[in-house]
Amino acid sequence: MANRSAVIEMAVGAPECCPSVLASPLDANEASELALGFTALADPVRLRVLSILAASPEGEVCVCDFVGPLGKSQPTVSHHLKILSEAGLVQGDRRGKWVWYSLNRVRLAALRAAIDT
Amino acid sequence: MANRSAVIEMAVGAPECCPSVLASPLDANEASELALGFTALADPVRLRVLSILAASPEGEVCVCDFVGPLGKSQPTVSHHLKILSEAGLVQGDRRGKWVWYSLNRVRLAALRAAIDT
DNA sequence: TCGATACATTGACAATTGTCAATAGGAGAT
DNA sequence: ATCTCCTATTGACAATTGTCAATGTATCGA
Repeated sequence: MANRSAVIEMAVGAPECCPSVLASPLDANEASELALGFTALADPVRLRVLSILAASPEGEVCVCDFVGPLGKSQPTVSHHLKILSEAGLVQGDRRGKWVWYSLNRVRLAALRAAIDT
Repeated sequence: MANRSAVIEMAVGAPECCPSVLASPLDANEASELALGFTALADPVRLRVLSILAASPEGEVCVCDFVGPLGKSQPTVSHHLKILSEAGLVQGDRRGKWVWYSLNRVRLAALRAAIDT
């Protein structure tokens, strides 16, 4: 478990990395951990959050700028950002009144690697 | 939308395939479609099903051989296989009394491509 | 200090989900 | 036909989830 979190930060190119669905049969713990990541991706609003972040030239977007495009209330947006944040897929940075969120591409790559052949 | 499908064609190999989270902001429909795929991955039992299939030398496993390793009831296993099947990630083939399930690696690759950088 | 702005949290609700027991459907074997 | 085995469906239940209104918290400006 400790070695795994270290690995997740090393990301993509590292061998012996994170649990992979296709390498060998997963045990229940590995599967549960992986499922947490995919659960974060399993919602249209959150996928749109990620896509907006990815398409942002500056690489970061403040919460208020999600609300309009997503067509959801501010609390709902905040809720989804929290879920993504807890899944390690985004991180928020407070600057004054605003909180700027950015994408964690390493974490995303780790999930991608988990379903790689 | 047209440019996006071009990108996906490169990634997956099929034309007019699937939306990508990271190419440009997803609209609500594209996001919902993608979320269906990730929802299928967002469960530990289903991830283990996929991993068992991937690790199987023959490339296929009959339902009865999932029940023991997964530690779930037969109806529960059947339920998860149905969800995976409807998501296009596996397919079942009936032969006599048994139904053999196999992995759809193309579909899995499409989901992987959707979160590719 | 006061008010305004940006974001997070709480509470409530309907909707969905994972699970199993019971049952149904399908296919060989006797 | 009947029995047995394998798989799918149904029904019921607790648990989780997505959503918003209301409220709380934090920061900046006047």
